[in-house]
Amino acid sequence: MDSEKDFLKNYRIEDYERPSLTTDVAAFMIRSEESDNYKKDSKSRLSVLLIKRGAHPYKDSWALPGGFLTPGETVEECALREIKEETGVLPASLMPVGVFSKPGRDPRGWIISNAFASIISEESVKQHGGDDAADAQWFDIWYERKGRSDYLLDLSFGETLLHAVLTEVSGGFGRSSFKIKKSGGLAFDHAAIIATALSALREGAKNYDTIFDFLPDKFTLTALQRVQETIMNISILPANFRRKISDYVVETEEYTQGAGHRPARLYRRKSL
Amino acid sequence: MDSEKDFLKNYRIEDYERPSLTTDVAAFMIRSEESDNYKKDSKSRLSVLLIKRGAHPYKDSWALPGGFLTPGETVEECALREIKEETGVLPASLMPVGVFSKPGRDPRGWIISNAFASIISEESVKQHGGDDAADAQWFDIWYERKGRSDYLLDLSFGETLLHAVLTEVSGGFGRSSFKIKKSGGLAFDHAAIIATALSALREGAKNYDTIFDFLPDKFTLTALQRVQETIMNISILPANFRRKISDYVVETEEYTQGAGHRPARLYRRKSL
DNA sequence: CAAATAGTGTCTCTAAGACAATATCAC
DNA sequence: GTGATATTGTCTTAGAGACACTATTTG
Repeated sequence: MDSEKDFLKNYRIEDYERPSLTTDVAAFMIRSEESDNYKKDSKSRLSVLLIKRGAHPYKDSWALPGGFLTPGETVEECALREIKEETGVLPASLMPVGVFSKPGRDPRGWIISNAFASIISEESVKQHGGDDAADAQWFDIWYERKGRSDYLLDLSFGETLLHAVLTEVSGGFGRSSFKIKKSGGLAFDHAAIIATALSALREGAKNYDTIFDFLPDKFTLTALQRVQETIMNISILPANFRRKISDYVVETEEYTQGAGHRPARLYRRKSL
Repeated sequence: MDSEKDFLKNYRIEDYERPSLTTDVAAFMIRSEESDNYKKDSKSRLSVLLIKRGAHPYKDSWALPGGFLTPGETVEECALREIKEETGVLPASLMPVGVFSKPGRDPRGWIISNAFASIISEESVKQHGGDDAADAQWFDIWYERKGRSDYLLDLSFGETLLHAVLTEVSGGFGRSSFKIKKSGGLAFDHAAIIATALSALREGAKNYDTIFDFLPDKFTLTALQRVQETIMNISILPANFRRKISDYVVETEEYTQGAGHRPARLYRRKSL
């Protein structure tokens, strides 16, 4: 008849084999390109943060920021820490994307990764100075359905082009996972992680859950619409977007200035 | 100048501290209660599988089935294995629910759990004989929103009643996580896992992703409607449900028999 | 004024919900 | 026939998409 106290005293956790645990984070940002015409608004591109690996394995390939879980922290804290280290910015939101545990996914051994998606506003990244380290870069995303269940994922940064092809495998449940058919220049199974994170991002954008974090506190409805359009890769009529989004925002009394056209009212996200 | 091969040869994974990794699975089933009237259909209740813990810690509390990840398997395989061991049935679907890694969640030490939700049909469970072990039981679920962000979770099996209160904490993203305010009779943080799994289940039921797995291959539309109503805890008009579901099912030429009323056509899930 | 974005009004079409009516079985 | 579920038809209403129009700024 042993008490719980006695049990725990004699319990040796080392008796079980344990894997190493990492987190990988797909940090998304929407980047606005410069315009040639002073009157025209800039175009937007969805981008994801990648790190050029300086060490084996996958040396010189690009990988998602991530690292080993340290004792005393949650996986969420670990994920936020990694993003902070690379960008100087603490992301507004963090979403679990899935577990990646297929044996052999990491040549170093039994390493399991919990993946997250996070969103960072371009403004906050700029404030912290464009991280001059050449090994951390924002890659523009081109993500496209190709055929019945295949997806194309193209990531580009300057001359660097990463290309992956993935097949969607229905998990039986709503959520789907991806199998890598081809992955050029991307380390580990990170192409699948990015594809899964993108699916989650789009899913969240459907009900406007994930779009606000791309923008600063106060924003114009047009900017918000651009975010939605960029993520979903669609085009929306302004009148319709404004009608639908009106339940989720509150007006401020501030306006944009000096844009070469009519000023736009600034809005805030409506709390709850 | 070392090659990747050399690097891996010298790499010692043991240099890093590692947690133990478990999976916990919330297996859902819809149970039909016996009716008094031969003409009336039976009522349905959503239920979840719990195991009475025979060992410390949380001895004599009820817990989700789960266990330690073993080398060479994925967390999904581990989750399926656990359910199979307890029910004899391989679940039709498995959905990742989240990672639970808060320090102190398991008194045995640094133990991190990847949680899953799965769905089992009542028919398949019955075929494998009502698992006579008294330590594994299906608990009826009563899940209700209470106030702004609190939820009540009541689990009952015969005389045994487990009661938990949880607070929803928005993860900033679409998905939400739960903080346990009170948890009576449930081991570890399993009340939060069940609540998260229930949210995922309901989310998946919205677009009919998760409802088919509760039923056998061929089913009546009324049975399918009962599943939807039971999960969402709502009531739907048959005419409207049939109109919406028609895109997701295909008719067979078979009908139910001897039910005391008009026979119902059997349907199958439409592939893709 | 020209060019560009900001913002509003309204028409149409579709989908969801409510409700009514009919069909068919076991007893 | 009675009581139950099965199944179809249609009216009404809310919401999404399309489109036309007005407003306001900078150069």
